[in-house]
Amino acid sequence: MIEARHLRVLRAVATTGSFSAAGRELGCTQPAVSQQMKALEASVGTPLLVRAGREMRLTQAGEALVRHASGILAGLTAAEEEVAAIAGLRAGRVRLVSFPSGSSTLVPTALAALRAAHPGTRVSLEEAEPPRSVELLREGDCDLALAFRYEGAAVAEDWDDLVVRPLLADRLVALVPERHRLARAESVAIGELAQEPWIAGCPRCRGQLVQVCEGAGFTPRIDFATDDYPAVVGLVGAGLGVAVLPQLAVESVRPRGARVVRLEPEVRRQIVALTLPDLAQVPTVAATLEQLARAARGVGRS
Amino acid sequence: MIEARHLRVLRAVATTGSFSAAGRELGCTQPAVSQQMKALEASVGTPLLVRAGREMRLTQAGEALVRHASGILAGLTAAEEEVAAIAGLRAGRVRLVSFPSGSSTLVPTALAALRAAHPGTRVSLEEAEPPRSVELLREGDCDLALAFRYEGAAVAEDWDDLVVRPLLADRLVALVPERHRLARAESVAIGELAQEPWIAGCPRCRGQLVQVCEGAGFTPRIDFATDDYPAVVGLVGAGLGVAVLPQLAVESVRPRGARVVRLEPEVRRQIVALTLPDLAQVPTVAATLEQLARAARGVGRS
DNA sequence: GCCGCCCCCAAGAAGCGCTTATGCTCGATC
DNA sequence: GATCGAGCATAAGCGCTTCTTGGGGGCGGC
Repeated sequence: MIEARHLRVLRAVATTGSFSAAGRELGCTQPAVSQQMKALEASVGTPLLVRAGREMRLTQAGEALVRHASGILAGLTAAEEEVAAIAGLRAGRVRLVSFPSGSSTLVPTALAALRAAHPGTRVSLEEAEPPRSVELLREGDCDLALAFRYEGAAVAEDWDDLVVRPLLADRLVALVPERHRLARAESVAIGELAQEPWIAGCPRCRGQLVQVCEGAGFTPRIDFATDDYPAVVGLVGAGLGVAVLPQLAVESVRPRGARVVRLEPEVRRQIVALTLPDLAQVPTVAATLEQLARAARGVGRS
Repeated sequence: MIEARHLRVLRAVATTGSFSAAGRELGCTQPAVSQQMKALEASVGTPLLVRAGREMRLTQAGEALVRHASGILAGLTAAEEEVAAIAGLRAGRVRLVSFPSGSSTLVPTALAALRAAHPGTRVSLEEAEPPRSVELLREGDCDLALAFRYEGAAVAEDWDDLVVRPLLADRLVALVPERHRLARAESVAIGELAQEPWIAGCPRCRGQLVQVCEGAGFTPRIDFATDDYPAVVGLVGAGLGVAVLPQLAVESVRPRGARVVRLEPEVRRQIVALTLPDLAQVPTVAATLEQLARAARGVGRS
């Protein structure tokens, strides 16, 4: 087996014409060069260099090897370059999955910052929510998943084998029509909305809503359900019912005809980034994760 | 510095999908594979493989490396192939230099045998005699030189740094016109030809002739000098003088009108092959040398 | 004739790579 | 739900490789 290191040395010897000069060029001693050349000759089974007086000449086999060396070493260098570009965030792609419309502020901010910091990187964005997003992660179809979990949820997801990075604690707020009796209230307890018609969000949020309401002693009467947050806001604004939404979801929607009222006691969902332990070491993934965390801090502060 | 060995292992891991299988394919243990992959990841500074549950997936950097690997490894294999062909005498060239017309039997026999044994090898043949041929050797313009030296010559060549392989001891014979008084003699002493007109060979042979004659107490009267042996024979055959020639040179010429008489005391020249110590290790050179020696044994036997 | 350059050789020390042995995780099976 | 098999990680031990240092010899230039 010819080693690339040997080819590098052979080429240096061929160009400089001496072992000593090659050693200087490669940053090692002359005996090291001499030994490597001996090893290479032994491994190919034929002399490669002829010591004729002072000068060092290549044999035909040596010439053949040097001829191939440039291509091989160029290939190695190209490979190193490409990998270094990925490692150095000058290239590389991240496949990001986020829950639908949940990341309307976080993701754009993070991706904008990522692009500004590392213009060579590319991000693909898809929408899915757990458990689908976790499945995508585990099957290798994405690198990073944005998800959320409700604090104190009934069934905890099995994320034990994943890297779970909390990004943001997002509190729930009540949304009531602006003519509603509680529209001007400082805050509202969920029980006070027991008799209202409800407009629910996505299936998972709906489950959480039911759980919270049952904790307060009633079962909500759900008239509408949609996972489209602007639609929920619109329905509330039209006076068709009340809703409970994550604050982050409300923030990106203009609440026409609806009012946001703080919910007491506080119910929060935690927005997290999920990835595989190994993927967390991949530079592009780590950088994206970092920008998501930074974006989350920005949202939390505002 | 990426090592080719690592690429080979990475490729095996990528194709087999597991470290254990790669180890089996490569004939080493699983920890060896594991360690090499760790070393490779460390050397490029980014993960290359993602351990997701049971299966082993490539990261983007890993894919890039595998993509380059095939080309690099193919280059290495091609280089090994080419060198192995030279080492295995399936290819390769020898640049042979021989003294003019001195090798009319030796060289053709040897080269024919070489070609028969190793059809892929190529031999280039040039004519020169020492010191020119030695110069060509030292300057790297030829690989193997056929030369000769007279035993007991006045000036010994400085062949100390060369490989000198004696091939043949070639005795000198006298050539006299067939009507000459000595034409039927069993043998002739050089002194008996003191009064004859001489036909001399090449410059070096002429020098040797003069030296031998002076050793016998006379200076030959040289009427003609040519390094063309058939011409010498022709001149003698035409009765224009006598000559002393190497037996080998006479053998390849039909002695029309001339007779060969053994010379006493015996004067011999030694035909040798010369090469550089390092070049003697080159398979093609060694093989050619061997065939020359074998051809010489054949000539000596006949 | 001396000096400098360059190569080879030998010995010692450091580093590297492989193997064996062991523990752990995961997935399939009963 | 427990067991079993497969596969990876880790650690220890060993041998090999490879480097450096130091010394010797040869060749060319001043």
